[in-house]
Amino acid sequence: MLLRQLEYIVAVDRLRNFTKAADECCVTQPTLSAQIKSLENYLGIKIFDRSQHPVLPTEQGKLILEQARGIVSQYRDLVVFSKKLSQNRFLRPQI
Amino acid sequence: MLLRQLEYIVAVDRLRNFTKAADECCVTQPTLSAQIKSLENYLGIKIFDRSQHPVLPTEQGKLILEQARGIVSQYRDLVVFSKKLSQNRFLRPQI
DNA sequence: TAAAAATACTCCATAGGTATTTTAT
DNA sequence: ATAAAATACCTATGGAGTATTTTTA
Repeated sequence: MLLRQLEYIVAVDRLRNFTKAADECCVTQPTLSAQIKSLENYLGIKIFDRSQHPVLPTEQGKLILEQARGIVSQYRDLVVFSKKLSQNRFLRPQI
Repeated sequence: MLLRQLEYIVAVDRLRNFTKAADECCVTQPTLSAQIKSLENYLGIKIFDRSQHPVLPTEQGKLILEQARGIVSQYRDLVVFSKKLSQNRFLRPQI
């Protein structure tokens, strides 16, 4: 499982549209579709119902999405935090 | 950045040894070394001080590790949760 | 001098892309 | 008729491996 896949489902959940979510994530629609399918297979859970537009999360998908949002959010915090950290000369490693 | 890389640094932090951490993560030592190096480059932060054995996290590394443990823990929860979910027939998608 | 990490490659699995078809509105 | 998702196929990046060479204790 990849962090990117979690970002993809979080984006689709917010935008209710694979194509727009793909744009926002800077990948193509087939790539995002394939990755979400791969994640669904890995977890053994259908996250989105594509049988109507706009796409909607399944009941199981909603539960997965809650946790995915938490992980994605913590991951983004870590990236932002490390950027600040790497620019803070007072915490630079003492060589 | 990959979830696996976060698992690698969490394992090294606990075992204080790249080789043992690699074993625990079911990869070779060079693979684990390369991935941790790749993560350090991506974040712009030296996470471990290898200049003495056992290896120790740097001050910056300690801060990264706190957050990494949180993400890895949430990720594992998600995997366990989804396994249960996919076996619970009462929450199976209604087709 | 023995254990541990780094380096130098090689390989291949898969994330991602393009083109196209199928499915919903 | 049109927007949106799926499918088929291809490419290439980088995760992982083996062999070997530095390092550190």
